[in-house]
Amino acid sequence: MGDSRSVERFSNVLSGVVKLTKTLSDGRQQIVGLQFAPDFLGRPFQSESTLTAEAATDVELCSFPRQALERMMKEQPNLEHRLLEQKLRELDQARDWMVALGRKTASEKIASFLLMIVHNIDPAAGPERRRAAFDLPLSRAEIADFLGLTVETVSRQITRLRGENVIRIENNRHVIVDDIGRLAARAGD
Amino acid sequence: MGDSRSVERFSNVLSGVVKLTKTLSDGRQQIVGLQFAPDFLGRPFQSESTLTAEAATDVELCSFPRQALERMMKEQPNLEHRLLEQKLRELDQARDWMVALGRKTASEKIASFLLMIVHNIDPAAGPERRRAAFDLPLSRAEIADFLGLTVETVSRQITRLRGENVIRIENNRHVIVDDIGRLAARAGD
DNA sequence: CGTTTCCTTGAGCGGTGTCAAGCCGTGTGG
DNA sequence: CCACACGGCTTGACACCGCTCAAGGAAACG
Repeated sequence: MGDSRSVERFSNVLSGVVKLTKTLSDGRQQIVGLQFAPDFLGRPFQSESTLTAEAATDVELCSFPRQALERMMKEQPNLEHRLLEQKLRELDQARDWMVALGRKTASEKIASFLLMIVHNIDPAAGPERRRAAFDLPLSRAEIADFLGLTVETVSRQITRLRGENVIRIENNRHVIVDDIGRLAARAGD
Repeated sequence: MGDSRSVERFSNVLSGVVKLTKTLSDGRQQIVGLQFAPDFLGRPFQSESTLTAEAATDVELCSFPRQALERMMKEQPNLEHRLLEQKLRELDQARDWMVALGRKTASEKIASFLLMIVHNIDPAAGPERRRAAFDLPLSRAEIADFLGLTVETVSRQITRLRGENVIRIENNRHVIVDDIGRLAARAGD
């Protein structure tokens, strides 16, 4: 799991998952975004404020300096347009998570998180699968930071979902969902 | 306070405050954004998913249909660029709130909210004022929906801030902050 | 085999939600 | 003018969800 790096550069995520985190002065942390392939990574026109980008899994990046991007955008309006569309998607996602963070219970948060992974981990797959299996890209502690919970609560809720046969788990990281509908029913939307 | 309306149109907020809300099927609500003058309002390239825009105060809008905007953007790359910059700002704000929603305590949320209003209600004012006075653009219930709390908790925390002489309140809506620094010290950042 | 890291599980506590009552300002109708 | 209802806000009593603290298991690695 790589370390963080300045976001004075821009990158395309070719494979893997990158997490964007914010930290309060006393150490409390919140993950404010996850970027999957083939997302764009970086914040043009401004230093990245207090945002830290960190690899969550092994990651392949295609990276280049900020100035190169801003020059390319001036020459290719199409590029700026695609960037806008991606940022609009990120904004939609951020707002969906705000609902989860502010209004969902712990178990709804976990279910929503698992669903979100299902939908992102393999974007090619059709939207109406019944089953899914995948490796969690985040540790329990990272899931907690993503959902605004503690590690213990994350662990207990996952155990609960497993006890109710909504998911199965192998090796702490591999998740099997036999009926995505049953999982979705617990996401609270 | 006006009603909601479809966001098939686009608008500039000329004055007042517009709230963007999301609602779960069982009625739980979350405000996912506040737009102050002179913000842009609307979501190009896609129907607005499950987002509702609603006036929080009296509002003046300059509104026009979606197609007009998308046509104008093709002709004026500069317009698309300004739109991108605004959406990047909105994304930064959304991520700041995610930290508040996920990791801050009730009283820190209230302090952060009041600070945010101070900074937005009068964008012209310099960043280093000591005092501020303003009308809250939201009711207690709306503040609760914004911060992921209940009305009762909002009320209690505001009472607490008042008891500690961090703020004064007149007529339930008018807030006076004598020392913004003391308020900021309670925001938890 | 010890150490470390991650995860799970238990016990108890506390912050925030829930439920209920009452206050205050405003509007409405007699 | 008063009586009353109504909505927004506050306050209190209590319950519960999720946090804290603590212990121990499981897998990876030296």
